[in-house]
Amino acid sequence: MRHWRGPSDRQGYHHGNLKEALIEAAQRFIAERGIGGFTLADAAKLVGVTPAALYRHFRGREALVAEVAFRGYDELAKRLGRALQSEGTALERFTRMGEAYLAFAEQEPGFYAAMFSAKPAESESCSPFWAKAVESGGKPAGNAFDFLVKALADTFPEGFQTVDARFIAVEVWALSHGIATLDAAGQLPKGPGLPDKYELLRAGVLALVHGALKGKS
Amino acid sequence: MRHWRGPSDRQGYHHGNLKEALIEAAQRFIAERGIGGFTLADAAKLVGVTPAALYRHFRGREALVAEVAFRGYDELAKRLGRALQSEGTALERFTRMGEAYLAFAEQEPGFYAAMFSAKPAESESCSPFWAKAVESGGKPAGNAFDFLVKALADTFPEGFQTVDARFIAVEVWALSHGIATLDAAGQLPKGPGLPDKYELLRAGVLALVHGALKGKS
DNA sequence: TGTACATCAGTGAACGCGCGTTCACTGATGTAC
DNA sequence: TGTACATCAGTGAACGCGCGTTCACTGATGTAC
Repeated sequence: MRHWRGPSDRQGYHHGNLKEALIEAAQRFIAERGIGGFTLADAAKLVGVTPAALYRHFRGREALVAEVAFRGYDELAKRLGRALQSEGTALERFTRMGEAYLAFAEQEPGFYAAMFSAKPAESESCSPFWAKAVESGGKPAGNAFDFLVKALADTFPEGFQTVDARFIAVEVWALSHGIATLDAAGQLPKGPGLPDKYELLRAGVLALVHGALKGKS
Repeated sequence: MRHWRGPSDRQGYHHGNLKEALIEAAQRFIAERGIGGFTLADAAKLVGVTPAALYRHFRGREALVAEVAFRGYDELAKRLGRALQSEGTALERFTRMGEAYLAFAEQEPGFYAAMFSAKPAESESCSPFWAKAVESGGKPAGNAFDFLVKALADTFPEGFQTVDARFIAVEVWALSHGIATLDAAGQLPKGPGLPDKYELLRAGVLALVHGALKGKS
């Protein structure tokens, strides 16, 4: 199988790497126009292929979006895992995880939107963010939530006395998600005297953790 | 002008209260299907009117959604203001504001989605949540963010020594928003040992505030 | 009270569009001999 | 190395659909006299 080397590389009848190219195109359009604004026709056109070609690789539109979301969960978990295993003190690594989360949401809005955009009211969908670890090519990949819990345990080895570490992990995640989405929507107040989102998350997380270390009040 | 008393009340050529009815219908469909899934045709059908009738009252689809969002900001500010002026200690009222926020997001998902769904990449849109106070029928209505800042000042009169109260207000808002949206997307982990969203917010907010009262670390 | 009339909130038909999806097909690719 | 063939990733035309929006119109309403 030949390798796909760029849009101008298309020579013959076969694309060579259509599936990946479509995922990339979908990710890009979701980033630009949101989940609702993304269309199969645009993705196919960008990649230089007939819309029908898509059905060789995906069951339909929904499946393509789901695949983007899946890749997103994978990528986010990878980034958080990398931050967790980076150099420095435990606190530094923990802080780095927060930065990595916000950076991911900012740099990969297509992924983020696919992962977290509210689904039309179905039954309770469980989230790959915290669901049981997903197998990825044979080796068990940790989910993002587990990385977060682990980071909390590493960073504050004295432990949480009266509080489940998962409790704090949810708080930290919710704060991160709130900051990321408000920022993406352009709704975070900005101005002199107001911190940027990274400072916002750092200070907030410290407060949440220290509040918990003293026990629930 | 006759009054609209229900869907079966439609007698003649004129509806009587079409604008309000359309807003209500839009709000309902946005709640059920999300911003992207909402259509003018459905809203008109629900109300018992031709889609074209809509254009007597709105410039188009976008204007209707914007009106829903506007009503949402108004309603949210009202609820927060009510909680702020309720009975009990300052701390109790502050806690009640948090509950009111989560309850609003849960009970009025149509409003909430219209208010906070990420707009397609335009320029920086300013948020009615914290923008300068909106006039409402002549009397200046406080915006939701100002209520939040005021509540913080009321609840912790000893004041924030080294930290701008707006800083903490943003933190509290982001946490509230994160919890509300994760819950709406069905992504909040639930289970034995894990708190419900109200407890989550209450504990988180206390930690954020107390962390700030001691000064930035 | 009755009538003429201006207003304007509705109708209904039509539009152009672009969507997701299907289908029979075609032609490039890689393999068996 | 050359040839026949099976595979299957693409094509391109077509589909039914429902969308947002427009337009000339109609008929109910409220008012002036």
